[in-house]
Amino acid sequence: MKYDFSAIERKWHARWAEEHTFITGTDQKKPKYYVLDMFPYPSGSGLHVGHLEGYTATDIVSRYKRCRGYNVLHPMGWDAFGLPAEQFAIKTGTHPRLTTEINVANFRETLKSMGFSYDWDREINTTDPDYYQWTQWIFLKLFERELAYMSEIDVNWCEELKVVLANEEVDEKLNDGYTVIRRPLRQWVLKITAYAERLLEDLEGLDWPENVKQMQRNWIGRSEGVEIDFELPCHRTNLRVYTTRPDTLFGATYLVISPEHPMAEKLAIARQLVEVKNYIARAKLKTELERTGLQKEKTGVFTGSYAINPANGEALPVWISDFVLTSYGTGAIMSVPAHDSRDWEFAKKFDLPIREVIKSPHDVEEAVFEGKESCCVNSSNDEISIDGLDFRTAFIRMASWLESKGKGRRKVNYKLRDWVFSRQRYWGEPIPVRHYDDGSMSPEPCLPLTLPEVEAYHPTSTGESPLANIEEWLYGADEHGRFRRETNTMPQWAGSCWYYLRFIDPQNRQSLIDPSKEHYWMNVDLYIGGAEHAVLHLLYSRFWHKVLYDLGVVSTKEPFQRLFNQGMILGEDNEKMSKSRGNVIPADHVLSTYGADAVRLYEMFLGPLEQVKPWNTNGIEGISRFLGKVWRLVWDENATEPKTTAGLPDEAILRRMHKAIRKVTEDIEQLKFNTAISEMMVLVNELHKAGCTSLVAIETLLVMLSPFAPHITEELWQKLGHTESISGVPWPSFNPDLANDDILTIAVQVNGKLRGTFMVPAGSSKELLLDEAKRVESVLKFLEGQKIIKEIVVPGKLVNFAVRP
RNA sequence: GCCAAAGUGGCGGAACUGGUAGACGCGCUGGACUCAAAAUCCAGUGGGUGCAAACUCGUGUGGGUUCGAGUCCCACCUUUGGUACCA
Repeated sequence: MKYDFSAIERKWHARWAEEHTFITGTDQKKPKYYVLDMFPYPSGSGLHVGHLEGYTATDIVSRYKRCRGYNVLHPMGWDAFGLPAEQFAIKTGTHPRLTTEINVANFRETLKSMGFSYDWDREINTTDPDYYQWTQWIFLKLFERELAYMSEIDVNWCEELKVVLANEEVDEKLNDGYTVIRRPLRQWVLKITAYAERLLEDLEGLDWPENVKQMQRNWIGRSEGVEIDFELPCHRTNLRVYTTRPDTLFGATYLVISPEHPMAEKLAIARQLVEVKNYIARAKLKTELERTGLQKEKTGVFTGSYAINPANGEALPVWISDFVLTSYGTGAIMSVPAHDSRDWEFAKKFDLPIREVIKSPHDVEEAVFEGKESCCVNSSNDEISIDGLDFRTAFIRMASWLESKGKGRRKVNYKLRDWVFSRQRYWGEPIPVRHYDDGSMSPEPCLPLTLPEVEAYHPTSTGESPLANIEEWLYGADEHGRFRRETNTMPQWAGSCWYYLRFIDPQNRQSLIDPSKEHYWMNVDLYIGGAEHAVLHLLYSRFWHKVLYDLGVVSTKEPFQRLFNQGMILGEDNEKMSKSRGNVIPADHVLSTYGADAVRLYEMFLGPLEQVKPWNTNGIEGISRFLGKVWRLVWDENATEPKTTAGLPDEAILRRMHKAIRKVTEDIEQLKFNTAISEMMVLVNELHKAGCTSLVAIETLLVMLSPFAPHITEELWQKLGHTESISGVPWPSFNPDLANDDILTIAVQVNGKLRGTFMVPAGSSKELLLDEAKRVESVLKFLEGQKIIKEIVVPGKLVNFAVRP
């Protein structure tokens, strides 16, 4: 019988669908395992082999866990709101819903041909009103708790596209030749900063890659410092700065405020006013990117005013510079050029004094010294001295002194900023809020508030979304009076913030999720996706989850217990796959040529899951050969009956088999699929070499292989006389006595160089090993005429003689 | 610039807590089967010297620790990812 993968795969896809083989178990007495993929945006270009990597990995884990007796939740859905469908609509007039439907159908088909064991009954789509009703519901909860508010904020405004861009999009658009300016716009903002501390703290208990945790910590950017008031004698007010280095206060030689600081113009003395106004105007024109990233040389302007250093009474000049960020701290800093590289650079450029207050190994006029390890110097006044103190002590002493004088207070700051949540687009969840003539707002009483049909998908010239053009949808009246609906929609992040919850209870009409189901299934036990979501998606999701936790909707503090980032698959040219490079390997193509089992195995065999690695279509041949060999373990070329025989294989094969069970089991648990496959290849090679037809050996192999290559194993399993699906068969266990070698090869080294080997039974004594080692012929000549000065014996491994003439 | 990860045959990669470097696969070479091919099977395949046995070098570079280093330490080089003055 020949191995015809396409017939076999078609047959089993139909069978699995018919019999609902992968329907999620609901018996709550069984242990559960929730395996989640980062669900895709269904793009028009379809799936390529890179997309399938993570999905294959989760599918293997799902199938494995089912064999181990777990109820497995393994769902799939679509993050289908988003810009590409909208831009396509602008160009062609095709409704984004239609585009989305077509793309989803295409994606679903590809995923099904891979044989992924998703529970398709739980499929969700973020653009489905039944789904986004609850996205809106969560928004209203945020609104009620004042975690969603409106604010006039500077946004990245793209003139040509008439849209606001996210910071991470700015670069991309600039590269595409668009112009981006900063412009204030009334926006919805989510108060993620209220959760900064919890988002930081709760990272500790998560089983995530350390680098992702670190990135989140950096993004949140907690810092402990002091706010210090510098008196402005001519203005009868104070200038408040934030610093994490109060220990260097005596070294402050000037202050700098940002161009947007409310005092910026007021501080300018008559002689400086023109220059200051010019500087502020120029700063406005720059985008955030120009002000920060690309800027090499520091710029600034002196206001002409002075502020009093509370520590020593010195009058310090106040400067304006755009390297000081408005949105962080107080928008004003004290400059200590001796011990901060930015301040040092600025001081050198504008010839401002530099004063050493931390004992430095070199002249601070020549180079900055930022170390915190040495002690304070030149830092005392009549009331306080911190000379000789280390950073911590000086920090505390200075902070308390300032507090006692009413000149400062300790303060924790975060880099994290509130999340701009509105988009001026059509294809997103409408924000369900009504605005009244008097400026008040109220939530939409009825959810979902669905997207109306529109004539044109272009944003309005004012920057409002296309929804602003639909008068009959826009206006209405209720008991509060006349209202205008909110025309902003939510960003694409919204739907993906909580989708993992809806999979648990996708059809629920009464509530977002049923508490007992939530209790059973949460947390997500394994979440696999690309590293590009390390910060934003995962942080936003965690934020919403914590809000839901506070609302009592979920019972866990964190959504994703174990996170794993798969590495990207590059094109055959070792470059990132992209249309423009023409190196994209479409999934459908390799699927039809080699079949799902081969593609699945090859995706995993390519290398470690977390690693970036190039695709090589030639390599898949080896996998095809392997599958052919597996097939021929059961069938001879023209046979009509399997050639398997009852009974155990001989001992050597049995040992090999138990070794393989152990290795494959351990490797799957650690997501080391490449070495698991390699181990099964070794086993198959051995079975062939030994001409083994033992049913026990072959069936064990099939079960181990079934999570990786479900179709061929189902088929062979059935042909061996089983009526039930292989996907429900218990996972084999190994016997440690058989998995360990009984005869070991011991290496013999002389001065660390391998000079021979010998074989001994496992568990042989050190003495025996030493004796044997000295009798190995190839070793003797290296010992001859030498004095053995040391004998090292590692039981079960090697013997090493250190010798000298 | 800073932070993180990684550098192993022609290629993808393997190597448990320091203990026989190169598993497994691709590719390549030779052979068997065949009229021929495909498929399959067998043997070989890091470099160098050698008919061979064998010896020797070898895990980015240079040092170090150790009986022994791909693995640990120091310095440097390269690549990839992240980040952009957060006071």
